[in-house]
Amino acid sequence: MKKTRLERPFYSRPTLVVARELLGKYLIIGNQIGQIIETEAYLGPEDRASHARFKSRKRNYLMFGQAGIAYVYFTYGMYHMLNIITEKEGQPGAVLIRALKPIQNIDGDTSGPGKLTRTLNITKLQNGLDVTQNSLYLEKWEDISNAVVLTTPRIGIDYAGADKNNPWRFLIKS
DNA sequence: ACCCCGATCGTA
DNA sequence: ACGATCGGGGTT
Repeated sequence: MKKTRLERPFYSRPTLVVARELLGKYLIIGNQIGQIIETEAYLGPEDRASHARFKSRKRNYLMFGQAGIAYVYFTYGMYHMLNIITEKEGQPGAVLIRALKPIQNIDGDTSGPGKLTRTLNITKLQNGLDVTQNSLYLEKWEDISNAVVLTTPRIGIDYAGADKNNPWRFLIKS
């Protein structure tokens, strides 16, 4: 299949659509490649689990900006989380990359959101990076059929009230 | 200055 | 299911 970098129009769509369609895509960092096998959608201010429920501040301001930008934040005192911003500019949203299947030059565990950033050395240095213009980017690959996609509630957001039940986690069945 | 929380992870 | 862990955001 032809390799094609995902461009801004791909990301400038509703967050749930982007989260679903990122399944199966290749995440590329230099010579390292991993296939995205798990994502979560974080929506706008109405989503009580999303960082967009807060006013735009130092940590979360990227969520309110242009799509196709990497949003990397630090949590639990030890983990970085990799997200890609979605939606039209001014409308907040992001997709959390939660797990990768190693494809090339990946030496380490990429089976969780904290583990994959650790393995790939993704830190706040990549926060704000435009993935349509950089050596960290995503590539079109095989399409994943609905038959092998599983949706569940999101992980680690028990504080989010009714929003904790929304089935906004997407996985490829293995 | 201080307090408290967390988009996790490893172990059980 | 639960505890470890600790940076940093929000507030004082």
